[in-house]
Amino acid sequence: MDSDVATLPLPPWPFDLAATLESGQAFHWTHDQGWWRGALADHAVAMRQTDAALEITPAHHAAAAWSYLGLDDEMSEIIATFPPADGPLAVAMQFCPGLRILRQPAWETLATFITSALKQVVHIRQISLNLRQHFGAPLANGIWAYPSPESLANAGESALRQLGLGFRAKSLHRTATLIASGEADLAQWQHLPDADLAKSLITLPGVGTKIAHCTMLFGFGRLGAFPIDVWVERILRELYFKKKRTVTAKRIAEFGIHHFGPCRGYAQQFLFHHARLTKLGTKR
DNA sequence: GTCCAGGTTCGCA
DNA sequence: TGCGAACCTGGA
Repeated sequence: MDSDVATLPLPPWPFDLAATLESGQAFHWTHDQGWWRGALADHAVAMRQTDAALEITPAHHAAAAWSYLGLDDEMSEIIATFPPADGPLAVAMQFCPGLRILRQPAWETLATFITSALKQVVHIRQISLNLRQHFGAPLANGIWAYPSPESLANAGESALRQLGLGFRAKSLHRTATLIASGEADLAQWQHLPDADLAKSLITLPGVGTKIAHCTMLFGFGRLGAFPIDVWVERILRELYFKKKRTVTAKRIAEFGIHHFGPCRGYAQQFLFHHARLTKLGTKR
């Protein structure tokens, strides 16, 4: 059935499809018989990586997949903006140099991260798949689109709670309603500079600094966004403030933003991924 | 049974 | 401004 396959040669910079899809940016991809299956917006696709190429089916979604996977990011230029002689960051990059920042649909990213508050990755994934299957449009091959704001607004808060969203149901429903009504307009917000985009996102229920920055980074392509969650705060504290126990979270946030430069979102992702997979910072 | 997880929000000093 | 507590739920 996978005869309609596009084969695209990969750029020279390392790329790791599996790590990129599993690095806590998106939560709906499933690995099945060598292929990663899921949805690019409203299209079911399957992708796999061979030695030097990326294979995508159906073939006519190849360009969309390329962009989704951040494969047009000039990694050498991005790395060049990082602070020189930063040991911890170099270690994190070496751990998984093939990571990319995904370019996902804004609404899907926003909604997914609203449901992520105080959840483990496995739960976020469960909720994402549940929402798709109950309120999203069925695509091909058992893949479902992420539900539209209208669909979640119509579903109602209690229906969302029944899917295990807990207190996040209220936030997700209220935000979906604001967007469905046009009161909040993500398409319009695309044009805002980073600072204003962050302010706008934070006005939405269930969206604070962290989720706003995740949405900007993974859903609006803003590489200057710098989400600080418990993992990133822990490792920044441990790696860059080892001698001072009493540094405040605010001070750490300011450090991160000033230290890592204009592509700090990528730095964050390297550090986060490394810390999570090596359990760095979890033991005291 | 207890504890905690990619946070946000509200109330009170 | 700054800090603490509450908030749902499922898995370890």
